[in-house]
Amino acid sequence: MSDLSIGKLSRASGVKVPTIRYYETIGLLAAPPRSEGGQRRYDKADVERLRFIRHGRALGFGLDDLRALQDLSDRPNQSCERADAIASRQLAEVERRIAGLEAVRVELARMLDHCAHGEVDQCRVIETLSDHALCESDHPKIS
Amino acid sequence: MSDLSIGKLSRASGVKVPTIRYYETIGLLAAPPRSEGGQRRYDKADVERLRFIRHGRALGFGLDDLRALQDLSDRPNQSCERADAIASRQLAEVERRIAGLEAVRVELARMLDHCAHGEVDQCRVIETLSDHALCESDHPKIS
DNA sequence: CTAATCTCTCTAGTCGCTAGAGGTTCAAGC
DNA sequence: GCTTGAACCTCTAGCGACTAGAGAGATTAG
Repeated sequence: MSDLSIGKLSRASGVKVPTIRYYETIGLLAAPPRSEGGQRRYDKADVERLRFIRHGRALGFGLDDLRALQDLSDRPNQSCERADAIASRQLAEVERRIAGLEAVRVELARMLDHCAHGEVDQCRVIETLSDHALCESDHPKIS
Repeated sequence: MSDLSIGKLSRASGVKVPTIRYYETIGLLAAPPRSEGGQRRYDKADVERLRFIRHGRALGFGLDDLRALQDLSDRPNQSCERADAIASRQLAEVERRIAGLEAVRVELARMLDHCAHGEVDQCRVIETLSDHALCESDHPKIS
């Protein structure tokens, strides 16, 4: 079908050229046929595949999850239990991260709010960092 | 003063041993004196410094920011404008991330909610990933 | 046909660690 | 004082998901 260079595929999918090549090296995108001169030639199915990946990345899925989800999507007569499980895990992870960031946001805001904008030795920002006891709540590791 | 081995410093500060050595290699923590046998010997000020770093890391500051904040904290007669600016930037960044993750959370939840738990070819999870047009809103890059 | 733009491979860098190998030093118990 | 086992040392490599750049070859519009 339609013969796409890697640059056209990039523009059609929104995935950058080096990233496409990277996906090929790690086996997330199959190696396409080459032109006589050795350049990669893609078709429309590759555009779809990359859009799938891009959307999944935007939702925070890791490349391993996306590999699994793509496998599922390629063989459609299976139960979607696995897909559900992967997405649920991801949702839980996102909620965990939001909670962590929310705690961090509160502390940063409080820190800035209490700062008298004077000299460093009375700066609440530095002070708070120096002494965790000044925090109202524990905040988990950010990630 | 009190002579701490790297292991004791680690337990006192909550920062892992290899991480302490890593901080030394990148110049975030000054290289301490050594014992006759060549082992690192720390003092209580190092415990404080590492706690400062650990707390900053928990708030999502990068190591470069922490270097700058530590410099400020070491010379206390300056205006805390710089510290404020760094913390404000961090707060903005955290808010940006929360907003992004919130959009992602909504879409993941909607995706899972609409899934009929049947076969993959009707799976809303896979379907949504394949077709960004099914999303209600744009979601920015996760990070 | 030429010139500009793509594309190729390869290596190395990003961030903030973490893991492991293979060897040395320290400190506690006897 | 000696033994033993834990802790310490350096060095290299790896993680995830790319990104950047060098230097060379391919393609395409005019």
